[in-house]
Amino acid sequence: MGKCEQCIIKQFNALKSLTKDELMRVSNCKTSKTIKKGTVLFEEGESINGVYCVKDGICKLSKLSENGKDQIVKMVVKGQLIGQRSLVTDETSNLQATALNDMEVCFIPKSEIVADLQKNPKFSYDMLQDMARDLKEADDIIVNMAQKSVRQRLAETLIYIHDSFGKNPDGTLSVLLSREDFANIVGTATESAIRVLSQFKKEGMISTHGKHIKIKDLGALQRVE
Amino acid sequence: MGKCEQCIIKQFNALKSLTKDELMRVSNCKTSKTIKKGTVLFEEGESINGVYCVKDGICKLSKLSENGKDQIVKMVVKGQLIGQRSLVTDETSNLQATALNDMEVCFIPKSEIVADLQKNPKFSYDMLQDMARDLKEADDIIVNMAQKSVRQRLAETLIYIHDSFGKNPDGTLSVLLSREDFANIVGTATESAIRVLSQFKKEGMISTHGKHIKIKDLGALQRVE
DNA sequence: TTTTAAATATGATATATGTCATGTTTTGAT
DNA sequence: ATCAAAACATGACATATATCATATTTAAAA
Repeated sequence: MGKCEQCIIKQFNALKSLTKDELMRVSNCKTSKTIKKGTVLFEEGESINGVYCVKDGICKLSKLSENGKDQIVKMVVKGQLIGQRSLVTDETSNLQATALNDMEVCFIPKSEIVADLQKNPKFSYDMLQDMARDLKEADDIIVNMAQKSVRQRLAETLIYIHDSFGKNPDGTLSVLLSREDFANIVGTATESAIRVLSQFKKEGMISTHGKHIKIKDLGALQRVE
Repeated sequence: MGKCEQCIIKQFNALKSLTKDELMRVSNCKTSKTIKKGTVLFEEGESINGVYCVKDGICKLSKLSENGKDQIVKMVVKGQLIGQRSLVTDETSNLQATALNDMEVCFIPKSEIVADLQKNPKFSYDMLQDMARDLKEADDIIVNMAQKSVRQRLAETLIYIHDSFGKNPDGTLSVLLSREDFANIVGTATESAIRVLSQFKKEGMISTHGKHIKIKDLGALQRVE
């Protein structure tokens, strides 16, 4: 099992600010897991009691709404942490985490790391910065949900995935999402998401082969009103 | 000018975790302001470079969307801080703050307080907890925006204001909002907000005299589907 | 108080999106 | 390779909400 001290993934998150000693301790208590695509890491209402550090793969954080739909609130990729909130509250998770492809994660128990938040100000400052960024993104999503059309939101989602998660050698988006996932990000009916994607295809902005989507005219997508 | 050491407002936010020495220093550099209803504290894109501690009154945090509408993302009341994000990023504000009634606030410059985040772990831990709560609330709003009807969202907004900000002796909600404000919280057209409120009135769930709204049947509002 | 502008209210209509039905394609398991 | 189930696609229609128009009421200013 790898050692946190030597793991390069931590560069991308707040764990980089732990001291060597702290990292060694964390390393001894962490557990590594391989998680298969589609597996639920944790559910809404579950006590997480720790953070996951994503070494590889992508997962979605979603929340079930009363009408039975699963709203995707955030996507988390390699390098990021999941469950920071559980470190500073005793509440259960308000979100469900589901692997979108095969993942490698390390789980660090709250009991081992929460003391470091109290002692290592650099670490907690980094954590604060991460949360501040999440908060800003959440604000943007609220505004988009409230003020933009499904067509606009879907165009922006495609651009977001393109810019944030990259593409395969053949030019297709590297994150494979079902049409239902797209609908659950955008907050619309699955049929509507399908229709809009078909429309984008018809208009030449994207091409599709099954779940594989290639952006053919980024500029046009950005101009979608 | 009051002294932070003796101010009871700080009980309600992270400033309570500053030491006496830190508070005295803050007290010396803070500025108190009276802000009239309708005044903009700061605009989107402005560098805030500090936090506001709300001693009295209420303000809205909103973000202008491209279609010209102002989406209200959060309301801040007595006891809460505004602008925490500015302490941990060098970015300008992503939100505009506008007083909803006459306010008393104290402004603490970033330069004076950011060092305390680095030195006082209890303070930064409190800050983290506040942001974690904000983040959870933002997630909930996203889900509501995406999955619930205007009618439901407006009912929930009324309940939220009732529960969080209280009511006057005569039973009316103590926060006075225009119909446009309601629309901007819910993310709908002003006419739609007016229509739904009229409907609630017709159904006996609320009564109105101008901007003054009284909740007459909380249970019914909670049951709105 | 009188006057004027802003806010509220409501109808008529347009439009976006949801829902239901049905067929087709893709995917995964045997 | 075959089959069943899931995912995708599309039409028809229902519904929620936006938009535009126009009164009416309320609040602010002179």
